[in-house]
Amino acid sequence: MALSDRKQRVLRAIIEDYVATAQPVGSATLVRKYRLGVSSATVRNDMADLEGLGYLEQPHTSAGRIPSDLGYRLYVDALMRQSPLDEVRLSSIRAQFEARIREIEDLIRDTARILSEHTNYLALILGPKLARTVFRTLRMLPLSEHQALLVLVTDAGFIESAVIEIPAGMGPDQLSRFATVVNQTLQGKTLAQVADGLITALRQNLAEYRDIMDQAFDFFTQGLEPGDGKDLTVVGTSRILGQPEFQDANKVRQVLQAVEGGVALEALNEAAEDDGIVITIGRENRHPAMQGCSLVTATYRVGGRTVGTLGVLGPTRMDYARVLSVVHSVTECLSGALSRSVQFWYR
Amino acid sequence: MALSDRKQRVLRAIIEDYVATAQPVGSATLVRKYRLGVSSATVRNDMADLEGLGYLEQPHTSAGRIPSDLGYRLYVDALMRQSPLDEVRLSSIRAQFEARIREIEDLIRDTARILSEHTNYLALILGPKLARTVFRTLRMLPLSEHQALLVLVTDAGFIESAVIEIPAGMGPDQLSRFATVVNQTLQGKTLAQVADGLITALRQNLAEYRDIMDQAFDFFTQGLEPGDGKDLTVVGTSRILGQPEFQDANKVRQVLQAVEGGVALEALNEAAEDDGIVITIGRENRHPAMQGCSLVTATYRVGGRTVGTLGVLGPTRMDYARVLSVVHSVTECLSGALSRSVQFWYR
DNA sequence: ATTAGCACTCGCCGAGCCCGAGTGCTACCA
DNA sequence: TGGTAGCACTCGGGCTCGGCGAGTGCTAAT
Repeated sequence: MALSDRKQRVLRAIIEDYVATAQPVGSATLVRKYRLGVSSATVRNDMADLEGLGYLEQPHTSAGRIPSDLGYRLYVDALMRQSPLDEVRLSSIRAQFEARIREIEDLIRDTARILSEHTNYLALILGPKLARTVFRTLRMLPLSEHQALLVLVTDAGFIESAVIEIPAGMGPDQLSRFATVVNQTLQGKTLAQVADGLITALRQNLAEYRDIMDQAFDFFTQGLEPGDGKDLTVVGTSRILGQPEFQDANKVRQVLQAVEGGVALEALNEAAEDDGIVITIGRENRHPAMQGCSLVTATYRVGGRTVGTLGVLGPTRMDYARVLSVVHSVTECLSGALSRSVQFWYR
Repeated sequence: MALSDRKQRVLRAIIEDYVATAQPVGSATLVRKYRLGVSSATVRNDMADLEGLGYLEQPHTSAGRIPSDLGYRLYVDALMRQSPLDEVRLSSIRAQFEARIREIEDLIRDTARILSEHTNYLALILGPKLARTVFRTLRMLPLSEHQALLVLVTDAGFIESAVIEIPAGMGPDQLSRFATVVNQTLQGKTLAQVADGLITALRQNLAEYRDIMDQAFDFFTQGLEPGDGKDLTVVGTSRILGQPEFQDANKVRQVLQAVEGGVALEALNEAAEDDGIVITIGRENRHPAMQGCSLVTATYRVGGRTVGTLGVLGPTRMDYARVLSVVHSVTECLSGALSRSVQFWYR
């Protein structure tokens, strides 16, 4: 049976009040603050029903109610009024992305900062996944007799480079011939395919270039592996320390340890499977330390292709409406900024 | 007047006990634990004297004593027995640096992690300062008709790159001529000199290459400016949350905000002026939020030239002996690792 | 100069208490 | 039948108060 209209309003009011105050909310306060047009007794009955249905909880008998995870879930799925980010905030976000064209690393870091600033929670960003992009070209730039810079360019405009050692006795023309073969073979393949076997095949075919191939092999696989957390950017620790639920240093520590320990990485990767925004509420998180938290993740794109994931981690009592709009706007801006530099690239 | 031998021993014992337990230490505990060979009454007298001299404080009348900032200062300057890092720890640190040759970014991040792991405090690292290195060569790698990769190589083996736009009508030969002129002019100059005026001069001389010069100019100046905190790596937030003095979320927040706000950057830069290890204790820190903290900083080198700074931030009640040895070993290892890749480079 | 002894101080901790916000229930009303 | 008013009851938070004990400073003795 669907919830009566009034019960929905009551539930929504409770959640929004609790999100704002972090205090259990009682029937009297509710009618006073939210002009529900009925008496507190009526609301009390509704609250009792809602509790029976599992949408509310009582921390103890004589306190008000707080939303349960299920309550939040219903809220984000059905009750929430998407607050369309106020103009000031939106244009401030836009402005921050309109600055000069930056290195991707800087862009990621700035994005994290913006995300955290506008939500007051912890911002997480996973750098662009090279594996999802397509090999465009591999260049060699001789730096000295013994060394060269290997430059990998992908179709999303990402550039990775590494210094390699030129095997003794390998001349410049051999070097460029090597590059030509590699380029011809890998042209148009996704880097995932490259890592998946192509490179091994190539390695066998180019047995004569064994030494240099090994280095290129390392370079490719290294750039592609999920990354032991090193491309996860985390910003806003000091911000969540301001949240009432994180006044206890121990709780924060557990959460941060989990995040540093790769739990966040895992969660983001998982969320990356679906495009669009994914919300994970409280106990829905697998890791115990995160069960007092909610995570809102989204994927960002370059020219239509999903390449990375970002997220906001905060207490379960999270301002979902706000976070959703911020995450939405920020992913759009980031995707835009990245795509623009690619467009610039293809022009 | 110099402190009597016994008073020194008493002070040292108090500091070491307080560092270990975070509890005010009383006369009885002291004689019991540290076999001072005198009675508690004697120690009480000594403690009263030490308090009079400003080395100790009483949180309240009927509690034990705790060291004052001045006490810690005397301790690190004169009383401390440098504990020569136990073998296990030392070899564990060494081992962590012996892994594969890595990108500098990764190396920095790993170093921060190691530093924090072995001290249990917050680790701060400022990336290598390009300004302190010498221009070696600038290369151009055409990527498409309209774009090229600009690669700057310095004598410390650092490589920076950026994509630039090739002005319409500029052919490959013009491009390489441009590079040649730049190389000839900047050869052997420190990047600080380059930024200081050389580049402006060059810009005037190469008026014909105005468009591309502007981009190169941006590239140089951007890589050289102190960096708005973006090359400051901070690791170990969850670790300091375990320290008793940081159980109060608010205090931690203030400290972290200060760190994120650039205070740490400033402090590290300041410390970078002296080579070697610098210790700043409690109130000696300028920023109010940091006055409950101590900062141990050191500079690291590449082939004899100081290029960057790192530090450990913890509560004033810090295990100075341990931190000093760890910081010492880690800077040595980091300098070694960096220099090795340069040596590799020059070979 | 050192020590034993002793009176005194004062923060911590638990017990007991009150207050008030909030509930559930019952009786009543439209 | 759904909404309302009233009322007794619950229970956590915050208060005070007193005892405990670690630690001090002082004095007198060695």
